[in-house]
Amino acid sequence: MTKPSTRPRPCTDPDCRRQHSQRERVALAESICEERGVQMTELRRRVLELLWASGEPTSAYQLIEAIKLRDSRPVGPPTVYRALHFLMEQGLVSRIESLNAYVPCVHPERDHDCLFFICSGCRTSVELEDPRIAGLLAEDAAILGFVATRRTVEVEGRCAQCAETDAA
Amino acid sequence: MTKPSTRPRPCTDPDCRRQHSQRERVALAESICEERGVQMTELRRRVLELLWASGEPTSAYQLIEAIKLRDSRPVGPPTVYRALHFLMEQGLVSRIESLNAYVPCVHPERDHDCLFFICSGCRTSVELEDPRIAGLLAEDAAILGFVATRRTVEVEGRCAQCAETDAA
DNA sequence: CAGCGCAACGTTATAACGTTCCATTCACGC
DNA sequence: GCGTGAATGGAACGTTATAACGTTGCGCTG
Repeated sequence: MTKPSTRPRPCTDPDCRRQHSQRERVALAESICEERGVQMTELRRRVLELLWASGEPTSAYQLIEAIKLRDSRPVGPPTVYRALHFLMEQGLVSRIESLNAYVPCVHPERDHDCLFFICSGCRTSVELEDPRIAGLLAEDAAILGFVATRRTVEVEGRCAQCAETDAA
Repeated sequence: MTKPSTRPRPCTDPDCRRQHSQRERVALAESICEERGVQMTELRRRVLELLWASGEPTSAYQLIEAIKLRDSRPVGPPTVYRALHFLMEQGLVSRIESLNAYVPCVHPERDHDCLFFICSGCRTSVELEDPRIAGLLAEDAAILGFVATRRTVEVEGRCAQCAETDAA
């Protein structure tokens, strides 16, 4: 049905964070927006690019600072927060509640519940999908008669590399 | 082994939030502190009492306000935050990351990973233990070589009662 | 092209949440 | 009493987020 497309295609590797360029990430996001009939504006793209470039959970105010420095144009908090809200609505960005910070989503094309492992050493975070956990949460919610709208699952600790460094 | 104790005993019912008075809750907390050789001071007890009295996740600044009103004594943010940190260390209180708010723990005597269901209608939160979820998180962490120190699992939505009201 | 509607963005102020730093008090063993 | 460490008090500050309101740009209609 769909014509052989030249636009970016989603990857299927569960641990593919390092396997795609930031350019590819942003291009995929743009094609998703186009498909949905929503606008990936200059500002929104800029914010998403900065999040991919950062490599770690980034606060709204760090983004404000980065835009001021790199684009020589000052933006206010509401401007950046609006862009973040849009990107979150579209599943392109997630908020890490325990850090008050934001990360780009690895698989925006999939409607997933993510799970974050956040390293207190190198400040990186790893996004994971585990449908079993989503299933158990749904089960527990059902027992309570609870209608879930949003799930937050975050694990803080030390990544393999930092844990090794600690031991040494 | 242990002598027949007169101090409060933990309850074993998983949904016992409404089955004990605030007084019993605080008395249990005190006995736990005594056992551990840490001090349940006046201020710390006051904060814990207020959290139990509130019935919903409560922000640090609401606690400051409540102490000012009810005890006619002004306390600064650092004072309340210190008490909250202490209570969290002792497992007597948990922080709800997605609300920047605090709740008293139902089963402080058990070293548990809790799971919160937070209703956006009546603002209440329900604490649950689900060892299966804790197990899966541990499993996923192990695969990543990740050493976990803290878990945050929060589900936002509508409780049974509010969902029913919505439907009507 | 004038006028309109609408989405996005800009600007200022302020609310809400949390910490640093330093001084003071209090409990407790000596 | 007296030193010592834990706990508290309080001012100032830092960080995160939103409210309120105005402006810009762009497509549509007449």
